[in-house]
Amino acid sequence: MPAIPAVKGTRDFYPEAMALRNWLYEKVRLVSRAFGYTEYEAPYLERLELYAAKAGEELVQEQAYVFKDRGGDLIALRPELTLSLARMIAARSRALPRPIRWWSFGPIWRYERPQKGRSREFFQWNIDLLGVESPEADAEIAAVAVALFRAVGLGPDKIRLLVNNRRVAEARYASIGIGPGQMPSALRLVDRRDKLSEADWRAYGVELGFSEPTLEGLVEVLTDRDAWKASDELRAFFEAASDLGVSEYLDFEPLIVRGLDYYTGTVFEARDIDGRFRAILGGGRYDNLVADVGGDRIPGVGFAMGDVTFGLLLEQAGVEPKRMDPPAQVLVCPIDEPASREALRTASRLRAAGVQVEWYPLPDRLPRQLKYADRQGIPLAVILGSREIEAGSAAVKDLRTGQQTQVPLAEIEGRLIEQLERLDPASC
RNA sequence: GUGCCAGUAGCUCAAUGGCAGAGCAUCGCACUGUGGAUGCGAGGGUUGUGGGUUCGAGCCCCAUCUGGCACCCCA
Repeated sequence: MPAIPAVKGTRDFYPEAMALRNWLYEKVRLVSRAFGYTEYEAPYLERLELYAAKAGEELVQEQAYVFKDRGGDLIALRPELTLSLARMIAARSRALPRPIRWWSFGPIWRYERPQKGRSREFFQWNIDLLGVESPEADAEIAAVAVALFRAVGLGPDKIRLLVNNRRVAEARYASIGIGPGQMPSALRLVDRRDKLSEADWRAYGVELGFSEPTLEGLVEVLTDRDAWKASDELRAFFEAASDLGVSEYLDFEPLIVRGLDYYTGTVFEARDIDGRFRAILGGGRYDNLVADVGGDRIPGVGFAMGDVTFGLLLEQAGVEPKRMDPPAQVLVCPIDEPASREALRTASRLRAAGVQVEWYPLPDRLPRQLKYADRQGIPLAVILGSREIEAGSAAVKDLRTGQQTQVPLAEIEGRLIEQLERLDPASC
């Protein structure tokens, strides 16, 4: 039978990859909880119309996996999480105590052409603070992102958080003669600034209907790295970030405007210092989103971080994930037929005592069994053969020191637990 | 959805249009009651898939799939 290929753009999580995913999940969980955020989960399936209003044309029209269910409703595999969050918050907007600090880590689907750092099924950490409308709240979210960078060992020499503010940016665009109707075009043009050559960028600007003098003015605005100082909101943001101890990771960056339509104020994204990868995370303030999906007006700020690009960055930075599912603590090794039933009984008794026990599934040559334990990283072997059965004992071997002792079967649980406690806890 | 590049063993890669190979990994043996090392050996392939050209195709041509890169967009 020919092999059936995996679905394009999906990843198989073999145990090594699963270890990395669980490790990342654990870091995300610890960081989220350190700031008082609680975990939630939204459905993987949503009605398509949830995204229609605010997520952006492309995301809905081109990138969502959409199907019609048997009742005739158009259903999407969620292409982002923030609108699900907004829907859930809106449904209980009168009941939830505020501020609302929630986080989630789960799968997202986008029908895109896969390439490095981009797959069709990926995991995303989303963390959001709702019910507070202040630069300090934005700064807390930025600090959460920095806390993760620190937790995984990425210093400010490896990754930066680039910050801008849409409201401030639009006010400056207005000051050089860009009208309200031209704002979406202006944001698109700014977004392209470092992706196009100077000539192409200007041509694109003209195509969008901007005059040469306006483009000149825009270039000036975009190169003014001190523009944040003129904004009370951005000054308050950077001051709060300083109080939160994360300034060393932050840069004001006038080019950051973000693609999603729903951002209303602060916007930011994290980039690796070399610019080798796409954005590591992206987010911002969305003060109208909950109202837009039918709830009270509840302001919010948050970001999403995908596991694919972040994993590439970790790999490139040489960060080694620690296994979250360590091997069994003990391998029970039956070496001849008379010992095989005692091996099952011993394994069972040890498990009842709370020890993680793997059993070699057939009487076999001892070297093979020890080699297997060694490769799995199992620290202790309980060896059972006819000689041990006759003596009513087992041979317990510490694979790290090579030391071996005879232990009466009647006392084996206590003696093994003692021995496991003596092992270096950091290595288990 | 557009353009470009690439696909040979589980992995990394060889092979003028002329017998499909190596290293690593896996498994076995040396070693049937003591692991990591060493040595020897074995298994593993419709050369991504389907057509075409040719006496003969891993190699040339077309299509398709998958991956990578640039667009697009974005995590």
